[in-house]
Amino acid sequence: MTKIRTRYAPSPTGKMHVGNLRSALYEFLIAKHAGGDFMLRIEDTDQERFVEGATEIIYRTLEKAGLKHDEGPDKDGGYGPYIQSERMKTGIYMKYAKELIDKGEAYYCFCDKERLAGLKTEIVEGKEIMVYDKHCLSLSREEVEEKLKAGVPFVIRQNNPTEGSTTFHDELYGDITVNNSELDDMILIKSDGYPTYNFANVVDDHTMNITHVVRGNEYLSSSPKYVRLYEAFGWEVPVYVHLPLITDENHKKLSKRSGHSSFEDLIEQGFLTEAIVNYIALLGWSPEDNREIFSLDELIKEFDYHRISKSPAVFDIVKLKWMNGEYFKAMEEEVFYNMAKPYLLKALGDGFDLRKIAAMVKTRIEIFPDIAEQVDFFKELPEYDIQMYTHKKMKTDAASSLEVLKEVLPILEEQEDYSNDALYQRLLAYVEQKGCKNGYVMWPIRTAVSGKQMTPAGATEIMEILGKEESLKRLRIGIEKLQG
RNA sequence: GGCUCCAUGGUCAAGCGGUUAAGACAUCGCCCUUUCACGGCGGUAACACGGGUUCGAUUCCCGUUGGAGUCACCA
Repeated sequence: MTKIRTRYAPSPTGKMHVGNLRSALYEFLIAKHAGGDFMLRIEDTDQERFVEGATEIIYRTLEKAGLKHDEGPDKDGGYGPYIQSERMKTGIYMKYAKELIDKGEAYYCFCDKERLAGLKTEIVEGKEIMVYDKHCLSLSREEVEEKLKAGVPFVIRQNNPTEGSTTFHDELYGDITVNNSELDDMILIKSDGYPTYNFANVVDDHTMNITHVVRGNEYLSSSPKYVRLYEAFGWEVPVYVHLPLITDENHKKLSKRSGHSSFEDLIEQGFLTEAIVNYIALLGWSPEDNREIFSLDELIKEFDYHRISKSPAVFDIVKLKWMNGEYFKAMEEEVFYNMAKPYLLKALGDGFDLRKIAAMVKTRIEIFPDIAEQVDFFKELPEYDIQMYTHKKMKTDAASSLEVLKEVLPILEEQEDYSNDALYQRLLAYVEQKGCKNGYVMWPIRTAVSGKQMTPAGATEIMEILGKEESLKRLRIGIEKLQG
């Protein structure tokens, strides 16, 4: 059995949104699951849309996600070049296009924009629909030669039949048949000499020995035209795997302007790479069991592409957040601390035991930026309303809180050891002596010391972090507030 | 609009002729608790509709409806 070879073939036009990333992931997984090779090919045939630095983003993203390619522009595997603009210099596309012309499967077209614009067009939902009329197909050999000599700009178009039908097989969607009359004569070589994506793709996939063409569902309806190209050349048609689309919450295909959808943006929003990869792997694919948390290696092991689903999936950032939180919980303390440190520093500055605070916050956040509002009170006691001292379940209110705080203040003034344990034991003794519920005394202390409705830690843990001086200060402020 | 694809809860999804139709997120309730969160337990919530085929359809076929994709010298 031949070794599986898949490829990720992005065009360097900007950031990678999660749809692109997932295609790359699946292409990688399909190859790796079968012990095959995964390669990277840059499709930069559109000079107009080329974005400076976009290629670097692609490298960086793939590397960060762990999708190591076996071959690519930076890693020659004998099938190079791996950048289409460079491949073009070898004359490969023109050579194959001419071969098609010789076979009558393609032809020169000299129609200018004006003539094309005059072709019967109808406007549907703001889009112009135009079918080329094969006008230049009728040109005689001499006429073509003449125009070529005269330097008239030209394109090369595929010559598709108008009758009969074309069928191709997709691993997920099965056999798909279209009437040839639906196939327009798409352009293979543009007037600037560059191949179109459609043509370069076929030529490159074949010459680079790609066995499995894995790509987004948006190519499903144009695939018959690709297949005709393979057949015209007499090449073996690759295995096709069209992936279901990832959509936004309105069930529309994800696009780059969709805001939160680029990988880089998600990282910036405080998501972990592993969680993103894990989550998108599950958008359109599911394992045999109910497992949801997968490392990349585990995915490689489990990924059977026959279990990819056919219907589109909504990108649900809420579930991604949940998964991100799961990754935080499973993380080593030290690893988490190092990653959270910049966020803690930003929120608190120096002078706190960041390690302890990181541990408090670890199970309570979903994304890194959640940290700020969890810990801000350490730095500065916020303005708060004494309403906060009232808590039905703790059976506390302003009056009871004032009483507790006043009684507890001298105890805490005497207390030397401000470690969580010592503090807690001491307070517990007070609770026992008073014969009330823990919360009855803890609630007012926690409130006074944090000024917040909810905190990532209990009263004594907070005091430990704050230290004796600051804790007492805040307790006194609480008493003052309560006294009006 | 033509063509193509898709159709299980709000979302991701299992299911591949006979099930009380899994599980996860979200949501709601209870428990735990030094507040919140975590964790534990439980609840609400789905096979789009109509015809067939079959002893029996969520599952197979056809149609309807709905949704999406695509129709560029963009990829």
